[in-house]
Amino acid sequence: MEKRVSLKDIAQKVGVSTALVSYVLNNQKENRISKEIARKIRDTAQALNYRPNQIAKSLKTRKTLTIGLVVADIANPFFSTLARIIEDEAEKNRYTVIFGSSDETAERSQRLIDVLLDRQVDGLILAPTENSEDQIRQLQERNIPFVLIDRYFPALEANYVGVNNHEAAYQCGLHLLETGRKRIGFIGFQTTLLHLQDRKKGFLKALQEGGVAFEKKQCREVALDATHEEVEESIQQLLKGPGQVDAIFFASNKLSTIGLKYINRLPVTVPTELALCSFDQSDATDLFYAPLTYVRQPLEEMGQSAVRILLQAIEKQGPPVQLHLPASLVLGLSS
Amino acid sequence: MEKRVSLKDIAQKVGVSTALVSYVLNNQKENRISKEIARKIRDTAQALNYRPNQIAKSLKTRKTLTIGLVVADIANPFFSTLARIIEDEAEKNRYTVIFGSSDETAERSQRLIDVLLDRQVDGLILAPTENSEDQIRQLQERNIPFVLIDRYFPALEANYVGVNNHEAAYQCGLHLLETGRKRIGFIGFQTTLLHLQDRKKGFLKALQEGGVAFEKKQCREVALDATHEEVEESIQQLLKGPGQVDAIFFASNKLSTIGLKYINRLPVTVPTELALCSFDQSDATDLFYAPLTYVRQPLEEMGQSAVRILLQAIEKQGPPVQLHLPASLVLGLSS
DNA sequence: TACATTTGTTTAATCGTTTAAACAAAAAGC
DNA sequence: GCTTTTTGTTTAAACGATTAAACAAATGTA
Repeated sequence: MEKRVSLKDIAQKVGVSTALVSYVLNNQKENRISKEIARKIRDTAQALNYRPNQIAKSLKTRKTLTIGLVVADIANPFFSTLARIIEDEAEKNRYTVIFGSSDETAERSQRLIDVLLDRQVDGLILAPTENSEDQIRQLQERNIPFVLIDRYFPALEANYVGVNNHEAAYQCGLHLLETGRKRIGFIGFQTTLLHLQDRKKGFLKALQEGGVAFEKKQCREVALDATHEEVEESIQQLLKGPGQVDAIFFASNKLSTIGLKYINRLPVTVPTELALCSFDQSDATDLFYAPLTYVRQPLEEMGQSAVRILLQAIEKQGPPVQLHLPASLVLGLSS
Repeated sequence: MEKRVSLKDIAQKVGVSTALVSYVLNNQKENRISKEIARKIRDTAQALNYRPNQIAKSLKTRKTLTIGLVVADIANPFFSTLARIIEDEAEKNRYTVIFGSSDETAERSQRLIDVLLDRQVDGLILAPTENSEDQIRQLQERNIPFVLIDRYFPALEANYVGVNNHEAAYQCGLHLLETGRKRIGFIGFQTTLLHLQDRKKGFLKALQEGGVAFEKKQCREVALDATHEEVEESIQQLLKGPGQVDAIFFASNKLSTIGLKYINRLPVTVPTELALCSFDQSDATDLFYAPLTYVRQPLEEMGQSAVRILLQAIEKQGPPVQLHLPASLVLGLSS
């Protein structure tokens, strides 16, 4: 790499101190500095193509204008879409984003947080993993500005942006009942993550209120890192007679994406024989021959709010902001 | 934010100089330092939960252990999948990734490159935009380590990792001919980006060699930032009789994703009435009722190679490495 | 003329590390 | 017992910026 031009270089060339150069280029003490010299400094800065070393600047100012983003997996469209929105909103505020994927494990999450803090990010946006509550609490104790996104811990009074998972899933359940489904299957995750448990609870509440029978075997839960095969196996179980289901609710985009690919290959017709409904939109839900009824999360608003709340928190301490945004049910042809 | 523990704090607590602490914690001069003191230093570092300030470290060592990643759009699954692979490979080498989306414009690309360099990234992985050749050339002149990915400029002797677009598209064309298609349509981009032009050329070469007639109107090209409507309009044109096509090749995942959603709504049957083939896999190609025949890019190898080549380049200058990986045709039910 | 104020600029410390060089004390060599 | 070497540690400069404080010269005031 070539040697970069520093303040010192400009100072030498113009024949002044580095302090003066710094003042001029940062537009400080404007009323004190002679126009003549200021112009000269600006000109040579331009001529030498000077760009301040942000590392040095950060060391001194203790601000990096950088935010760390920890998602479960940047390859998951839910998170990459969110990442793009966060990137754009950050850029509007002259911030840069460093990201990492936790892979849903607390160890990777902790490692990422450490790396990001070592790099002195000004704040964090986190989709926390299972068993990471202590990590988050530590951030709190250390007064590090952060915002949780998508997932939350009720015991923690922390900034949070997400949707009302319970309510949205409840609406899904209601909808399936209203359209006459009698035996409804659920495919979700076996997890301690509350936002996912909420989806299950909300959905089951609707069924319960609707007075339909709901056996345990109608509720399948796979691991967060489940393979295609495991999800397919679950669907298979649900569709196996006697007592096969006439509707399936997928609790996430990952599940519906895998599920739809599988159902596509089965000799079952949607929605006549089987109704479908998914939490989250995706190319898969759109493209299925009977485009899916799904819960739409307001990603744009989630990402933008997360950034804004974080920047607020960076600027000054304040009470935590918790945003439970409404998620809407979008009706498709699958139910 | 809380005050972080510095070398100085440890030094004071133990009663030694910061230099000694630095040596110990970096495992330098091991044969010189007394075991006793070393242990004490390590213990207090642990006790105080010391974490080095990477910003300060970087300023001194002139290395940030950071690589900048510029893609067209992190929300595009092609790039987000690549990003995840790059992230993992970087992490294996203790590097962190900072990313940005260029949105296919040279201005944003330049701005991103500037921001990343201001932050002193050790190197860059870039999916360059149209008209960014000068930017790239500048990087070269400044001896900044970088690797182009996905796209390239033949006039530039730069590190590059991508696939043989011409050959892969050619194979696609051959395949459609072999399966008996006579009037074949192409949907691509109106662009100066060579990797996309290559796809067109390769594809047309196959048709030409096959001796099938190919009228200009069978070749539709949309803008890189084309809307759904524009893509749909192109398809509509291709399918309009007389002289309607019996096969369509999509030159990218974005085009096939939009295209499939549209074709899904049309009263046309794939593959009997219409064969389809796409460059790149996606959830859409998998999920289409007749899973698509597509060109599979070896993303894993691309991402990993890009990182490895970059790290090589960071370590020491060397001749450029240009990797044109083979992309394979995966046969589906759509052709 | 003497003193106070304003103007324009420099000095020097600092952020948290790294690292070459200096140094004092102990050990070895002769 | 004197010199040389080794051992263990410290000093101090540096990375590239920021910024309070100092300062000299010019200008204003009485």
